[in-house]
Amino acid sequence: MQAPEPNVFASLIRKLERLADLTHADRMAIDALPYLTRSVEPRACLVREGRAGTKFTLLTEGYACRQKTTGDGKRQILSFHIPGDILDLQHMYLDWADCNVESITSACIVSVAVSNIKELVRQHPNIAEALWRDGLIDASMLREQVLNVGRRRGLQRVAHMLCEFITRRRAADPLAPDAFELPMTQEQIGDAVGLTSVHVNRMLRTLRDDGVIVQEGRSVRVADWPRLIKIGDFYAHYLHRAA
Amino acid sequence: MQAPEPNVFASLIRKLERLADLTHADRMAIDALPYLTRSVEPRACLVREGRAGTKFTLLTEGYACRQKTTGDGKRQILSFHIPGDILDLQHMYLDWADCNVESITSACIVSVAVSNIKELVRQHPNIAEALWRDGLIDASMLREQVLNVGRRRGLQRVAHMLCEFITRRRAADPLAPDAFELPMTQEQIGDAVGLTSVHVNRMLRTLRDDGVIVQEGRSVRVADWPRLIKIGDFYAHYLHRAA
DNA sequence: CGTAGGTTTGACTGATCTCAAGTTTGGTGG
DNA sequence: CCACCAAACTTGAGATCAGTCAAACCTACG
Repeated sequence: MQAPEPNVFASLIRKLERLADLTHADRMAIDALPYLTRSVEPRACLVREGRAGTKFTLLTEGYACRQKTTGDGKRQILSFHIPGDILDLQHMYLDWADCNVESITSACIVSVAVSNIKELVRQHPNIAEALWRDGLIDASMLREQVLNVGRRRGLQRVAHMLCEFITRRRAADPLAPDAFELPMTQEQIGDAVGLTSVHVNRMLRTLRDDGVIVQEGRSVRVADWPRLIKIGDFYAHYLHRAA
Repeated sequence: MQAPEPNVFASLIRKLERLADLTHADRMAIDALPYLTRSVEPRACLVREGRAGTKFTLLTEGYACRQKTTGDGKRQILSFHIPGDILDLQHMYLDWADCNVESITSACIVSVAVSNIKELVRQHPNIAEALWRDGLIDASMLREQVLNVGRRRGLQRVAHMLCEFITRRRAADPLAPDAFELPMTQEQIGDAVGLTSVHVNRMLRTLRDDGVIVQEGRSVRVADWPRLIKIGDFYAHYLHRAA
Protein backbone atom coordinates (compact mmCIF):
# COMPACT_ATOMS: atom_id res chain seq x y z
CA MET A 1 0.00 0.00 0.00
CA GLN A 2 0.84 3.67 -0.25
CA ALA A 3 3.06 3.35 -3.32
CA PRO A 4 4.98 6.49 -4.18
CA GLU A 5 3.44 7.06 -7.68
CA PRO A 6 1.84 10.48 -7.96
CA ASN A 7 -1.64 11.29 -9.14
CA VAL A 8 -3.37 7.92 -9.14
CA PHE A 9 -6.50 9.81 -8.14
CA ALA A 10 -6.07 12.65 -10.63
CA SER A 11 -8.78 11.44 -13.03
CA LEU A 12 -11.16 10.78 -10.13
CA ILE A 13 -10.64 14.23 -8.64
CA ARG A 14 -11.14 15.86 -12.04
CA LYS A 15 -14.43 14.03 -12.38
CA LEU A 16 -15.67 14.74 -8.85
CA GLU A 17 -14.91 18.43 -9.34
CA ARG A 18 -17.40 18.46 -12.19
CA LEU A 19 -19.99 16.92 -9.86
CA ALA A 20 -19.61 19.14 -6.79
CA ASP A 21 -17.44 21.92 -5.40
CA LEU A 22 -14.42 20.41 -3.66
CA THR A 23 -12.25 22.25 -1.18
CA HIS A 24 -8.52 21.90 -0.95
CA ALA A 25 -9.07 19.73 2.13
CA ASP A 26 -11.38 17.45 0.15
CA ARG A 27 -8.77 16.93 -2.53
CA MET A 28 -6.05 16.31 0.05
CA ALA A 29 -8.19 13.71 1.77
CA ILE A 30 -8.68 11.82 -1.47
CA ASP A 31 -4.98 11.92 -2.27
CA ALA A 32 -4.22 10.57 1.20
CA LEU A 33 -6.34 7.42 0.75
CA PRO A 34 -4.43 4.16 1.07
CA TYR A 35 -4.73 2.23 -2.17
CA LEU A 36 -3.62 -0.76 -4.21
CA THR A 37 -3.03 -0.75 -7.96
CA ARG A 38 -3.44 -3.61 -10.40
CA SER A 39 -2.73 -3.97 -14.11
CA VAL A 40 -4.84 -6.47 -16.02
CA GLU A 41 -5.11 -8.12 -19.39
CA PRO A 42 -8.07 -7.63 -21.72
CA ARG A 43 -11.12 -9.66 -20.59
CA ALA A 44 -10.02 -9.87 -16.99
CA CYS A 45 -12.73 -9.94 -14.37
CA LEU A 46 -12.48 -6.82 -12.17
CA VAL A 47 -15.60 -7.14 -10.02
CA ARG A 48 -17.21 -10.51 -9.61
CA GLU A 49 -20.97 -11.03 -9.31
CA GLY A 50 -22.19 -12.46 -6.02
CA ARG A 51 -19.38 -11.30 -3.78
CA ALA A 52 -19.98 -8.62 -1.20
CA GLY A 53 -18.41 -5.30 -2.08
CA THR A 54 -15.50 -4.64 0.27
CA LYS A 55 -13.51 -2.45 -2.04
CA PHE A 56 -14.04 0.53 -4.18
CA THR A 57 -12.47 0.25 -7.63
CA LEU A 58 -11.38 3.10 -9.88
CA LEU A 59 -10.45 2.65 -13.53
CA THR A 60 -7.33 4.67 -14.28
CA GLU A 61 -6.28 3.34 -17.68
CA GLY A 62 -7.96 1.39 -20.48
CA TYR A 63 -11.60 0.48 -20.97
CA ALA A 64 -13.99 -1.79 -19.12
CA CYS A 65 -17.67 -2.77 -19.11
CA ARG A 66 -20.32 -3.90 -16.65
CA GLN A 67 -22.36 -6.92 -17.68
CA LYS A 68 -25.01 -9.43 -16.68
CA THR A 69 -25.86 -12.82 -18.12
CA THR A 70 -29.17 -14.62 -18.62
CA GLY A 71 -29.72 -18.15 -17.36
CA ASP A 72 -29.02 -19.52 -20.83
CA GLY A 73 -25.76 -17.61 -21.13
CA LYS A 74 -26.62 -14.59 -23.25
CA ARG A 75 -24.62 -11.55 -22.21
CA GLN A 76 -25.85 -8.00 -21.83
CA ILE A 77 -23.36 -5.17 -21.44
CA LEU A 78 -24.84 -2.47 -19.20
CA SER A 79 -22.29 0.27 -19.68
CA PHE A 80 -18.82 0.97 -20.97
CA HIS A 81 -16.29 2.59 -18.70
CA ILE A 82 -13.47 5.02 -19.31
CA PRO A 83 -10.60 6.21 -17.10
CA GLY A 84 -11.89 8.11 -14.09
CA ASP A 85 -14.99 5.91 -13.73
CA ILE A 86 -15.80 4.21 -10.45
CA LEU A 87 -16.55 0.61 -11.32
CA ASP A 88 -18.47 -0.60 -8.29
CA LEU A 89 -20.07 2.35 -6.56
CA GLN A 90 -23.34 0.49 -7.15
CA HIS A 91 -22.32 -2.12 -4.61
CA MET A 92 -21.18 0.18 -1.82
CA TYR A 93 -24.31 -0.27 0.30
CA LEU A 94 -25.53 -3.59 -1.13
CA ASP A 95 -24.92 -7.03 0.29
CA TRP A 96 -23.77 -8.66 -2.92
CA ALA A 97 -22.69 -7.64 -6.37
CA ASP A 98 -25.41 -8.15 -8.99
CA CYS A 99 -23.21 -7.73 -12.06
CA ASN A 100 -19.63 -8.25 -13.22
CA VAL A 101 -17.11 -5.73 -14.41
CA GLU A 102 -14.65 -6.90 -17.04
CA SER A 103 -11.77 -5.15 -18.77
CA ILE A 104 -12.11 -4.62 -22.52
CA THR A 105 -8.52 -3.61 -23.20
CA SER A 106 -5.55 -4.02 -20.93
CA ALA A 107 -6.24 -1.70 -18.05
CA CYS A 108 -5.10 -0.33 -14.70
CA ILE A 109 -7.29 -0.11 -11.65
CA VAL A 110 -6.86 1.38 -8.21
CA SER A 111 -8.73 -0.06 -5.27
CA VAL A 112 -9.51 1.39 -1.87
CA ALA A 113 -11.23 -0.35 1.05
CA VAL A 114 -14.90 0.57 1.27
CA SER A 115 -14.45 1.36 4.97
CA ASN A 116 -12.02 4.13 4.00
CA ILE A 117 -14.49 5.56 1.51
CA LYS A 118 -17.29 5.50 4.07
CA GLU A 119 -15.06 7.36 6.51
CA LEU A 120 -14.10 9.85 3.78
CA VAL A 121 -17.75 10.48 2.97
CA ARG A 122 -18.61 10.99 6.63
CA GLN A 123 -15.94 13.66 7.01
CA HIS A 124 -16.41 15.36 3.66
CA PRO A 125 -19.99 16.18 2.68
CA ASN A 126 -18.91 17.64 -0.65
CA ILE A 127 -17.41 14.31 -1.63
CA ALA A 128 -20.55 12.56 -0.43
CA GLU A 129 -22.62 14.81 -2.66
CA ALA A 130 -20.35 14.20 -5.64
CA LEU A 131 -20.62 10.43 -5.15
CA TRP A 132 -24.40 10.65 -4.81
CA ARG A 133 -24.47 12.57 -8.10
CA ASP A 134 -22.19 10.03 -9.74
CA GLY A 135 -24.51 7.21 -8.71
CA LEU A 136 -27.60 9.06 -9.87
CA ILE A 137 -26.04 9.90 -13.23
CA ASP A 138 -25.12 6.25 -13.62
CA ALA A 139 -28.78 5.37 -13.05
CA SER A 140 -29.85 8.03 -15.54
CA MET A 141 -27.59 6.44 -18.15
CA LEU A 142 -29.15 3.07 -17.37
CA ARG A 143 -32.60 4.56 -17.97
CA GLU A 144 -31.52 5.82 -21.38
CA GLN A 145 -30.04 2.39 -22.04
CA VAL A 146 -33.41 0.76 -21.32
CA LEU A 147 -35.06 3.17 -23.74
CA ASN A 148 -32.40 2.54 -26.38
CA VAL A 149 -32.62 -1.23 -26.22
CA GLY A 150 -36.37 -1.37 -25.66
CA ARG A 151 -37.68 1.15 -28.16
CA ARG A 152 -35.16 1.92 -30.87
CA ARG A 153 -34.32 0.09 -34.08
CA GLY A 154 -30.95 -1.55 -34.70
CA LEU A 155 -29.48 1.34 -36.67
CA GLN A 156 -30.57 3.89 -34.09
CA ARG A 157 -29.23 1.79 -31.24
CA VAL A 158 -25.77 1.51 -32.70
CA ALA A 159 -25.69 5.20 -33.60
CA HIS A 160 -26.85 6.14 -30.11
CA MET A 161 -24.18 4.00 -28.50
CA LEU A 162 -21.49 5.67 -30.63
CA CYS A 163 -22.81 9.13 -29.72
CA GLU A 164 -22.77 8.36 -26.02
CA PHE A 165 -19.32 6.84 -26.04
CA ILE A 166 -17.80 9.70 -28.02
CA THR A 167 -19.50 12.33 -25.88
CA ARG A 168 -18.38 10.82 -22.59
CA ARG A 169 -14.87 10.32 -23.88
CA ARG A 170 -14.68 13.95 -24.94
CA ALA A 171 -16.01 15.16 -21.61
CA ALA A 172 -13.43 13.11 -19.72
CA ASP A 173 -10.58 14.16 -22.00
CA PRO A 174 -11.32 17.15 -24.25
CA LEU A 175 -8.10 16.56 -26.19
CA ALA A 176 -9.26 13.21 -27.60
CA PRO A 177 -9.73 13.54 -31.38
CA ASP A 178 -12.85 12.56 -33.29
CA ALA A 179 -10.99 9.73 -34.94
CA PHE A 180 -10.39 6.98 -32.46
CA GLU A 181 -9.69 3.34 -32.21
CA LEU A 182 -12.93 1.72 -31.05
CA PRO A 183 -11.79 -0.31 -28.06
CA MET A 184 -14.66 -2.80 -28.24
CA THR A 185 -15.35 -5.55 -30.77
CA GLN A 186 -18.54 -5.64 -32.80
CA GLU A 187 -19.69 -8.52 -30.65
CA GLN A 188 -19.30 -6.33 -27.56
CA ILE A 189 -21.24 -3.53 -29.25
CA GLY A 190 -23.95 -6.07 -30.00
CA ASP A 191 -24.02 -7.23 -26.39
CA ALA A 192 -24.41 -3.61 -25.34
CA VAL A 193 -27.27 -2.74 -27.69
CA GLY A 194 -29.09 -6.07 -27.72
CA LEU A 195 -28.18 -7.18 -31.25
CA THR A 196 -25.97 -9.92 -32.72
CA SER A 197 -22.49 -9.06 -33.91
CA VAL A 198 -23.61 -9.90 -37.44
CA HIS A 199 -26.33 -7.30 -37.31
CA VAL A 200 -24.05 -4.71 -35.73
CA ASN A 201 -21.71 -5.26 -38.65
CA ARG A 202 -24.53 -4.57 -41.10
CA MET A 203 -25.61 -1.46 -39.23
CA LEU A 204 -22.05 -0.09 -39.18
CA ARG A 205 -21.87 -0.82 -42.90
CA THR A 206 -25.06 1.16 -43.44
CA LEU A 207 -23.61 4.10 -41.52
CA ARG A 208 -20.45 3.82 -43.58
CA ASP A 209 -22.32 3.56 -46.89
CA ASP A 210 -24.32 6.63 -45.95
CA GLY A 211 -21.15 8.57 -45.24
CA VAL A 212 -21.95 9.10 -41.56
CA ILE A 213 -18.82 7.37 -40.31
CA VAL A 214 -15.53 6.40 -41.91
CA GLN A 215 -13.79 3.20 -40.84
CA GLU A 216 -10.13 2.50 -41.47
CA GLY A 217 -9.30 -0.82 -39.87
CA ARG A 218 -10.71 -0.62 -36.38
CA SER A 219 -10.35 3.11 -36.20
CA VAL A 220 -13.59 4.99 -36.66
CA ARG A 221 -14.02 8.62 -37.56
CA VAL A 222 -17.32 10.45 -37.47
CA ALA A 223 -17.75 12.15 -40.82
CA ASP A 224 -21.16 13.69 -40.15
CA TRP A 225 -21.74 14.27 -36.44
CA PRO A 226 -25.11 16.06 -36.81
CA ARG A 227 -26.46 13.18 -38.83
CA LEU A 228 -25.14 10.56 -36.41
CA ILE A 229 -26.88 12.41 -33.59
CA LYS A 230 -30.08 12.56 -35.59
CA ILE A 231 -30.02 8.87 -36.52
CA GLY A 232 -29.19 7.89 -32.94
CA ASP A 233 -31.94 10.13 -31.51
CA PHE A 234 -29.27 11.39 -29.14
CA TYR A 235 -29.99 14.17 -26.66
CA ALA A 236 -27.14 14.46 -24.20
CA HIS A 237 -29.21 15.89 -21.34
CA TYR A 238 -29.54 12.47 -19.68
CA LEU A 239 -25.78 12.52 -19.12
CA HIS A 240 -26.26 15.48 -16.76
CA ARG A 241 -22.85 16.66 -15.59
CA ALA A 242 -21.07 13.71 -17.17
CA ALA A 243 -21.16 15.45 -20.57
CA MET B 1 -49.43 21.79 5.29
CA GLN B 2 -49.30 19.61 8.36
CA ALA B 3 -52.71 18.00 7.88
CA PRO B 4 -53.90 15.97 10.86
CA GLU B 5 -54.12 12.59 9.04
CA PRO B 6 -52.04 9.94 10.75
CA ASN B 7 -49.46 7.66 9.21
CA VAL B 8 -48.90 9.20 5.79
CA PHE B 9 -45.30 8.03 6.13
CA ALA B 10 -46.14 4.56 7.46
CA SER B 11 -45.37 2.73 4.19
CA LEU B 12 -42.15 4.72 3.77
CA ILE B 13 -40.94 3.95 7.28
CA ARG B 14 -41.76 0.27 6.83
CA LYS B 15 -39.67 0.21 3.69
CA LEU B 16 -36.74 2.16 5.13
CA GLU B 17 -36.63 -0.19 8.09
CA ARG B 18 -35.94 -3.03 5.71
CA LEU B 19 -33.06 -1.01 4.25
CA ALA B 20 -31.30 0.11 7.43
CA ASP B 21 -31.71 0.11 11.20
CA LEU B 22 -33.76 3.12 12.24
CA THR B 23 -33.87 4.50 15.76
CA HIS B 24 -36.95 5.86 17.42
CA ALA B 25 -35.57 9.35 16.80
CA ASP B 26 -35.21 8.58 13.09
CA ARG B 27 -38.84 7.53 12.85
CA MET B 28 -40.00 10.57 14.78
CA ALA B 29 -38.04 12.86 12.48
CA ILE B 30 -39.72 11.38 9.43
CA ASP B 31 -43.16 11.67 10.97
CA ALA B 32 -42.45 15.31 11.78
CA LEU B 33 -41.72 16.28 8.16
CA PRO B 34 -44.01 18.94 6.73
CA TYR B 35 -45.84 17.53 3.73
CA LEU B 36 -48.54 18.01 1.14
CA THR B 37 -50.87 15.30 -0.14
CA ARG B 38 -52.45 15.02 -3.56
CA SER B 39 -54.95 12.58 -5.07
CA VAL B 40 -54.75 12.05 -8.79
CA GLU B 41 -56.64 10.38 -11.62
CA PRO B 42 -55.18 7.55 -13.69
CA ARG B 43 -52.60 8.81 -16.25
CA ALA B 44 -51.83 11.97 -14.34
CA CYS B 45 -48.31 13.31 -14.61
CA LEU B 46 -46.63 13.21 -11.20
CA VAL B 47 -43.06 14.21 -12.04
CA ARG B 48 -42.39 16.08 -15.23
CA GLU B 49 -39.26 15.63 -17.32
CA GLY B 50 -37.00 18.68 -17.63
CA ARG B 51 -37.93 20.44 -14.44
CA ALA B 52 -35.50 20.66 -11.58
CA GLY B 53 -36.38 18.46 -8.65
CA THR B 54 -37.50 20.63 -5.74
CA LYS B 55 -39.69 18.08 -4.08
CA PHE B 56 -39.53 14.55 -2.98
CA THR B 57 -42.59 12.48 -3.88
CA LEU B 58 -43.83 9.38 -2.12
CA LEU B 59 -46.52 7.10 -3.54
CA THR B 60 -48.95 6.14 -0.77
CA GLU B 61 -51.83 4.61 -2.73
CA GLY B 62 -52.30 3.19 -6.21
CA TYR B 63 -49.76 2.39 -8.91
CA ALA B 64 -47.45 4.51 -11.02
CA CYS B 65 -44.65 4.16 -13.56
CA ARG B 66 -41.54 5.99 -14.68
CA GLN B 67 -41.13 6.46 -18.41
CA LYS B 68 -39.08 8.02 -21.18
CA THR B 69 -39.98 8.71 -24.79
CA THR B 70 -37.94 8.52 -28.00
CA GLY B 71 -37.78 11.43 -30.41
CA ASP B 72 -40.42 9.78 -32.59
CA GLY B 73 -42.77 9.28 -29.67
CA LYS B 74 -42.31 5.66 -28.69
CA ARG B 75 -42.68 5.18 -24.96
CA GLN B 76 -40.54 3.03 -22.68
CA ILE B 77 -41.67 2.30 -19.16
CA LEU B 78 -38.64 2.02 -16.89
CA SER B 79 -40.28 0.71 -13.74
CA PHE B 80 -43.62 0.21 -12.07
CA HIS B 81 -44.20 1.65 -8.62
CA ILE B 82 -46.22 0.49 -5.65
CA PRO B 83 -47.22 2.22 -2.42
CA GLY B 84 -44.16 3.07 -0.31
CA ASP B 85 -41.98 3.83 -3.35
CA ILE B 86 -40.15 7.13 -3.66
CA LEU B 87 -40.90 8.39 -7.14
CA ASP B 88 -38.14 10.91 -7.73
CA LEU B 89 -35.18 10.07 -5.52
CA GLN B 90 -33.22 9.86 -8.76
CA HIS B 91 -33.52 13.61 -9.19
CA MET B 92 -32.52 14.68 -5.71
CA TYR B 93 -29.00 15.74 -6.68
CA LEU B 94 -29.54 16.29 -10.40
CA ASP B 95 -30.24 19.57 -12.14
CA TRP B 96 -33.20 18.37 -14.18
CA ALA B 97 -35.52 15.42 -14.34
CA ASP B 98 -34.68 13.02 -17.16
CA CYS B 99 -37.89 11.01 -17.07
CA ASN B 100 -41.58 11.36 -16.21
CA VAL B 101 -43.58 9.63 -13.56
CA GLU B 102 -47.23 8.96 -14.36
CA SER B 103 -50.02 7.37 -12.36
CA ILE B 104 -51.43 4.10 -13.70
CA THR B 105 -54.49 3.93 -11.48
CA SER B 106 -55.95 6.69 -9.37
CA ALA B 107 -53.36 7.34 -6.72
CA CYS B 108 -52.32 9.36 -3.69
CA ILE B 109 -48.95 10.99 -3.31
CA VAL B 110 -47.25 12.85 -0.51
CA SER B 111 -44.62 15.45 -1.28
CA VAL B 112 -41.93 17.00 0.89
CA ALA B 113 -39.55 19.80 -0.05
CA VAL B 114 -36.14 18.46 -1.04
CA SER B 115 -34.52 20.94 1.34
CA ASN B 116 -36.28 19.21 4.23
CA ILE B 117 -35.06 15.83 3.08
CA LYS B 118 -31.51 17.07 2.73
CA GLU B 119 -31.67 18.41 6.27
CA LEU B 120 -33.16 15.12 7.49
CA VAL B 121 -30.36 13.17 5.85
CA ARG B 122 -27.71 15.44 7.37
CA GLN B 123 -29.06 14.84 10.87
CA HIS B 124 -29.87 11.15 10.51
CA PRO B 125 -27.13 9.00 8.98
CA ASN B 126 -29.28 5.86 9.21
CA ILE B 127 -31.87 7.48 6.98
CA ALA B 128 -29.12 8.61 4.63
CA GLU B 129 -27.91 5.03 4.40
CA ALA B 130 -31.42 3.72 3.77
CA LEU B 131 -31.93 6.23 0.97
CA TRP B 132 -28.56 5.36 -0.56
CA ARG B 133 -29.62 1.72 -0.52
CA ASP B 134 -32.96 2.55 -2.05
CA GLY B 135 -31.27 4.41 -4.90
CA LEU B 136 -28.78 1.61 -5.47
CA ILE B 137 -31.50 -1.04 -5.49
CA ASP B 138 -33.41 1.05 -8.00
CA ALA B 139 -30.31 1.05 -10.20
CA SER B 140 -29.95 -2.70 -9.76
CA MET B 141 -33.51 -3.16 -10.97
CA LEU B 142 -32.72 -0.99 -13.98
CA ARG B 143 -29.75 -3.22 -14.78
CA GLU B 144 -31.99 -6.29 -14.73
CA GLN B 145 -34.44 -4.38 -16.92
CA VAL B 146 -31.70 -3.74 -19.50
CA LEU B 147 -30.88 -7.46 -19.48
CA ASN B 148 -34.55 -8.40 -19.79
CA VAL B 149 -35.27 -6.11 -22.70
CA GLY B 150 -31.92 -6.57 -24.42
CA ARG B 151 -31.37 -10.31 -24.20
CA ARG B 152 -34.62 -12.17 -23.53
CA ARG B 153 -37.36 -13.30 -25.87
CA GLY B 154 -40.89 -11.93 -25.74
CA LEU B 155 -42.35 -14.75 -23.66
CA GLN B 156 -39.50 -14.59 -21.15
CA ARG B 157 -39.77 -10.82 -20.88
CA VAL B 158 -43.45 -10.87 -20.03
CA ALA B 159 -42.98 -13.72 -17.57
CA HIS B 160 -40.06 -11.93 -15.93
CA MET B 161 -42.06 -8.72 -15.57
CA LEU B 162 -44.89 -10.65 -13.89
CA CYS B 163 -42.45 -12.33 -11.51
CA GLU B 164 -40.87 -9.05 -10.51
CA PHE B 165 -44.15 -7.27 -9.98
CA ILE B 166 -45.64 -10.06 -7.90
CA THR B 167 -42.49 -10.44 -5.82
CA ARG B 168 -42.20 -6.74 -5.02
CA ARG B 169 -45.88 -6.52 -4.24
CA ARG B 170 -45.62 -9.42 -1.82
CA ALA B 171 -42.57 -7.92 -0.13
CA ALA B 172 -44.32 -4.61 0.37
CA ASP B 173 -47.53 -6.24 1.59
CA PRO B 174 -47.23 -9.91 2.55
CA LEU B 175 -51.01 -10.20 2.83
CA ALA B 176 -51.62 -9.63 -0.88
CA PRO B 177 -52.97 -12.83 -2.45
CA ASP B 178 -51.55 -14.51 -5.51
CA ALA B 179 -54.63 -13.61 -7.48
CA PHE B 180 -54.61 -9.94 -8.21
CA GLU B 181 -56.05 -7.40 -10.51
CA LEU B 182 -53.27 -6.38 -12.87
CA PRO B 183 -53.26 -2.60 -12.60
CA MET B 184 -51.64 -2.00 -15.99
CA THR B 185 -53.00 -2.48 -19.49
CA GLN B 186 -51.38 -4.82 -21.97
CA GLU B 187 -50.11 -1.76 -23.81
CA GLN B 188 -48.34 -0.61 -20.66
CA ILE B 189 -46.83 -4.06 -20.19
CA GLY B 190 -45.63 -3.84 -23.76
CA ASP B 191 -44.09 -0.42 -23.15
CA ALA B 192 -42.30 -1.86 -20.13
CA VAL B 193 -40.84 -4.92 -21.86
CA GLY B 194 -40.22 -3.45 -25.31
CA LEU B 195 -43.00 -5.23 -27.20
CA THR B 196 -46.28 -4.15 -28.82
CA SER B 197 -49.54 -4.67 -26.99
CA VAL B 198 -50.58 -7.16 -29.66
CA HIS B 199 -47.56 -9.30 -28.97
CA VAL B 200 -48.00 -9.04 -25.20
CA ASN B 201 -51.51 -10.33 -25.71
CA ARG B 202 -50.20 -13.35 -27.61
CA MET B 203 -47.54 -14.05 -24.97
CA LEU B 204 -50.13 -13.89 -22.17
CA ARG B 205 -52.30 -16.25 -24.21
CA THR B 206 -49.37 -18.65 -24.51
CA LEU B 207 -48.87 -18.56 -20.74
CA ARG B 208 -52.60 -19.15 -20.27
CA ASP B 209 -52.73 -22.01 -22.80
CA ASP B 210 -49.78 -23.62 -21.04
CA GLY B 211 -51.56 -23.39 -17.70
CA VAL B 212 -48.96 -21.12 -16.14
CA ILE B 213 -51.40 -18.33 -15.39
CA VAL B 214 -55.19 -18.09 -15.21
CA GLN B 215 -56.96 -14.94 -16.32
CA GLU B 216 -60.49 -14.04 -15.32
CA GLY B 217 -61.28 -10.65 -16.74
CA ARG B 218 -58.35 -8.46 -15.82
CA SER B 219 -57.54 -10.43 -12.73
CA VAL B 220 -54.60 -12.77 -13.09
CA ARG B 221 -53.73 -15.72 -10.91
CA VAL B 222 -50.46 -17.58 -11.09
CA ALA B 223 -51.28 -21.26 -11.45
CA ASP B 224 -47.73 -22.54 -11.65
CA TRP B 225 -45.28 -20.21 -9.92
CA PRO B 226 -42.18 -22.45 -10.36
CA ARG B 227 -42.79 -22.63 -14.08
CA LEU B 228 -43.41 -18.89 -14.40
CA ILE B 229 -40.08 -18.28 -12.66
CA LYS B 230 -38.36 -20.74 -14.96
CA ILE B 231 -39.84 -19.25 -18.13
CA GLY B 232 -39.03 -15.73 -16.94
CA ASP B 233 -35.46 -16.70 -15.97
CA PHE B 234 -36.19 -14.93 -12.70
CA TYR B 235 -33.66 -14.86 -9.87
CA ALA B 236 -34.74 -12.40 -7.22
CA HIS B 237 -31.25 -11.60 -5.92
CA TYR B 238 -31.06 -8.41 -7.99
CA LEU B 239 -33.89 -7.02 -5.86
CA HIS B 240 -31.57 -7.11 -2.84
CA ARG B 241 -33.54 -6.00 0.22
CA ALA B 242 -36.57 -5.01 -1.84
CA ALA B 243 -37.66 -8.64 -2.00
C1' DC C 1 -77.94 1.36 -24.60
C1' DG C 2 -74.22 3.73 -26.64
C1' DT C 3 -69.53 4.82 -26.37
C1' DA C 4 -64.60 4.53 -25.47
C1' DG C 5 -60.93 2.04 -24.10
C1' DG C 6 -59.09 -2.29 -23.78
C1' DT C 7 -58.60 -7.09 -25.52
C1' DT C 8 -58.43 -10.74 -28.94
C1' DT C 9 -57.48 -12.71 -33.31
C1' DG C 10 -55.92 -13.22 -38.26
C1' DA C 11 -53.06 -12.29 -42.29
C1' DC C 12 -49.20 -10.25 -43.87
C1' DT C 13 -44.73 -7.76 -43.59
C1' DG C 14 -40.31 -6.79 -42.14
C1' DA C 15 -36.42 -6.65 -38.88
C1' DT C 16 -33.27 -9.38 -36.83
C1' DC C 17 -31.27 -13.98 -35.96
C1' DT C 18 -29.00 -18.16 -37.37
C1' DC C 19 -25.95 -20.72 -39.86
C1' DA C 20 -22.23 -20.91 -42.73
C1' DA C 21 -18.50 -19.64 -45.59
C1' DG C 22 -14.97 -16.41 -46.68
C1' DT C 23 -11.76 -12.57 -45.74
C1' DT C 24 -8.99 -9.50 -43.19
C1' DT C 25 -6.06 -8.31 -39.30
C1' DG C 26 -2.65 -8.58 -35.83
C1' DG C 27 0.39 -11.19 -33.32
C1' DT C 28 3.91 -14.96 -32.87
C1' DG C 29 7.59 -17.97 -33.83
C1' DG C 30 10.74 -19.77 -37.19
C1' DC D 1 11.01 -11.09 -43.11
C1' DC D 2 7.75 -14.54 -43.84
C1' DA D 3 4.37 -18.19 -42.61
C1' DC D 4 0.96 -19.31 -39.80
C1' DC D 5 -2.78 -18.91 -36.58
C1' DA D 6 -6.56 -17.15 -33.94
C1' DA D 7 -9.70 -13.69 -33.51
C1' DA D 8 -12.43 -10.51 -35.57
C1' DC D 9 -14.84 -8.87 -39.48
C1' DT D 10 -17.76 -9.44 -43.72
C1' DT D 11 -21.25 -11.21 -46.58
C1' DG D 12 -25.12 -14.21 -48.21
C1' DA D 13 -29.35 -17.08 -47.77
C1' DG D 14 -33.01 -18.76 -45.28
C1' DA D 15 -35.68 -19.04 -40.88
C1' DT D 16 -38.18 -16.89 -37.18
C1' DC D 17 -39.76 -13.60 -34.04
C1' DA D 18 -42.18 -9.60 -33.50
C1' DG D 19 -44.46 -5.55 -35.79
C1' DT D 20 -48.27 -3.62 -38.57
C1' DC D 21 -52.78 -3.22 -40.05
C1' DA D 22 -57.38 -4.23 -39.56
C1' DA D 23 -61.56 -6.06 -37.77
C1' DA D 24 -64.33 -7.92 -34.15
C1' DC D 25 -65.39 -8.41 -29.49
C1' DC D 26 -65.67 -7.31 -24.63
C1' DT D 27 -66.65 -4.51 -20.51
C1' DA D 28 -67.21 -0.64 -17.61
C1' DC D 29 -69.47 3.39 -17.23
C1' DG D 30 -72.20 7.38 -18.19
